[in-house]
Amino acid sequence: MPVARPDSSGARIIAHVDLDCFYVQVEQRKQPKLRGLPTAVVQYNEWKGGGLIAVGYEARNYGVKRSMRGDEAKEVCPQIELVQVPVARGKADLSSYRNAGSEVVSILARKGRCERASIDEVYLDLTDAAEAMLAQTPPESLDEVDEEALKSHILGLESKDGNDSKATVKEWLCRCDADHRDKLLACGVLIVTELRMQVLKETEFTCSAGIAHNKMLAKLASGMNKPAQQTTVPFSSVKGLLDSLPIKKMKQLGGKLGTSLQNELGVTTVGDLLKFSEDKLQERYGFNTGTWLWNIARGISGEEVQARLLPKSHGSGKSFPGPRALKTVASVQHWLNQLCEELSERLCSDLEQNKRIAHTLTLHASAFKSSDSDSRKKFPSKSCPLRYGTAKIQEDTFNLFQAGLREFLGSFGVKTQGSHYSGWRITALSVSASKIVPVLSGTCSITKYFNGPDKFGSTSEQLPDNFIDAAPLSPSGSESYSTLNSTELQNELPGEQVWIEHSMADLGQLEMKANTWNRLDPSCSISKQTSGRSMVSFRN
DNA sequence: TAGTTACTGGTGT
DNA sequence: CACACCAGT
Repeated sequence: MPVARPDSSGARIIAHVDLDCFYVQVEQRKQPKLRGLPTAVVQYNEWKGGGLIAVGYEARNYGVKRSMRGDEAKEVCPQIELVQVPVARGKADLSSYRNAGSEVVSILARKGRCERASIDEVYLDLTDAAEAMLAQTPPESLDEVDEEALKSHILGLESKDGNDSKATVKEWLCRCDADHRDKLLACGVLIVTELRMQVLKETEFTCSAGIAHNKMLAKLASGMNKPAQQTTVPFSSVKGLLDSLPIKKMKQLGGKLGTSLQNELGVTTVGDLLKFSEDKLQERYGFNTGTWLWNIARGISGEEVQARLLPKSHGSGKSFPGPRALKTVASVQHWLNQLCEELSERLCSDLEQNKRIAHTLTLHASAFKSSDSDSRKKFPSKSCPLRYGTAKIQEDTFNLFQAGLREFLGSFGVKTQGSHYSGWRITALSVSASKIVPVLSGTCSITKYFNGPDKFGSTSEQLPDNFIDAAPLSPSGSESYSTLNSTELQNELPGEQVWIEHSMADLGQLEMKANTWNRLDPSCSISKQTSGRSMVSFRN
C-alpha cells in the first residue's frame, strides 16, 4: 500500500525516462531491416500466434494492442512483423532486453542520482545538476537553444502545442522573469534533452521523458507525449493537470484501491479527491494511505529517487496454462531444473559483473487441486538460504517445492505413480534470488557485512558466507528447514550471529571462470588446502 | 480449472 | 524473518 512521505525541503527536479516499446526497439536494432515496419514482439507462437509483449508504434496505428495474440494482430495488420522472444532452456529468455536496459541506465546515470525502476524505466534526480546549470549557464543567458529541446512539451503553455510552439517553448525556457522553480525546471528540460540525445546516439534507442518536481508527476508526464518526446510539468499547471485526470491513470490507483475509491467514494478524477478531508480519507483507508491520497490529489509526493542501478532480485519463471499444467513430480523437477539453471547463470553474471551475492532463494508456484470441490487453492511460497552452484540451487529448490506440495496437499499426498492422476496440477513455477548484497569491492568492503570474528586470520580478504564450507558451531539449533537437508542449512545462534555450513564437494559445479574465482576469492584455495573445512560468520 | 507472460518492486503481518 | 498480496510493464 502506498505510504505517505513528508515532502522534502526545496524544489527538486525529477525526471522519469521511459524507453519506447522497448523490446521492439531492441529487436529492430538487432535486425535493422525491421525499422519503420509495423513490428511486435511475441513470446511463443504455438497457441494463437503467441502473446504480444511489445507493440511498435507503426503497428499501433493499425490497431494492434498488447492484449492481442499474434493471430489477432495479423488480422488487423496482415503485414505485421512478429519477432519472437529468444528461447533458452524451453522458456522465454529476456537477457538481451535486460542487457539493453543496462546500456541505457549507464548513460542516464551520468547526471544525478539514478534509479532503475524497471527494465525500461528510470527516475533521475537532477536537482543538483539543474542548480549548477542555473548558477553557471542559465537558459536565459543562451542565444541559442538546442533544436531538440525546443520540441519539448510544456504543460499549460498555450492551449495549442502545435504551430509556433518552438518559439513559445524557447521563450518559456529562457524567460528571465520566471520564478526559481520554473528556471530549475527549464534547466532540467535541457539536461534531459541532452541525456536523451546521448541515449539515441550511443544505443540507437529512443525514449520519452517527463520532467517535474516529483516522481509521481514526472511519471505522469513521461507518458503524455510518446514516442521520442518529453513533457514538463511546471508547478503552476499541476492543478489543471490533476483536476480532470482519471484516478486510474495514477500509479498505485490502477488496482483495487482505485476501484474502491470510485465505488465507495464516487471518486472518478484526481480532482474529485480534493473534496475529502485528510481525516476522512484516513478513516476509510488508514493513516498512511489516507495521507498519501490527500497528498497526491494536490500533486504532493515526497518519494525520493533511490540511487540504484541494479535490480534487487533475480527471478526465473514459467507458466503452464490450461492443458499444459504439470501433473507429475518428474515434469516439475525438469522445469525447476531449467529455471534454476537460468537463475544460477544470472547469479554468476551478477557476481562477476557487480560483485554481489544473493542470500535468499524463494520458490513460487501456482496450482490447482482437483480433489477438493473447490479446485482452486493457494500453493505456499517457500524460501531458504541460497547456496551458489547450479546443482545446489536445483536441489534446494526441489526440496522447497516438495515442502510446499506437502503443505498444499495437507499431508494427504496422493500417490503419483506413472503418469496417472495425482490430484494436483501446477500452472506456474518461479524461482528467485533476493537479499543481494555487494561483496568486497575496495571501498565498499565486505567487512561491512561480516562483523563476526575473522577465522582466517587474514585481514585483507574475506569470503562471502555462502561460498564457504563452514561447520556449524553447535550440533543443531532450531531446525527452521527441517524438511530439507537438515545438516546443511542455517542455524540461528545467540548474539545474532549466523553460521553457515556448506559442502565444498562440488565447488567445481560453480559455473564460474577460474580466474574470476581467484580474483574474487584468492583465499578460497588456501582454505581448501589447509582445512577442507573453514568458517566464516556474519551478522544479519 | 489463469491462455497477459515473465518478470520486478513494495507493503503488511 | 517468511510469507501473502498488491501493483506495474
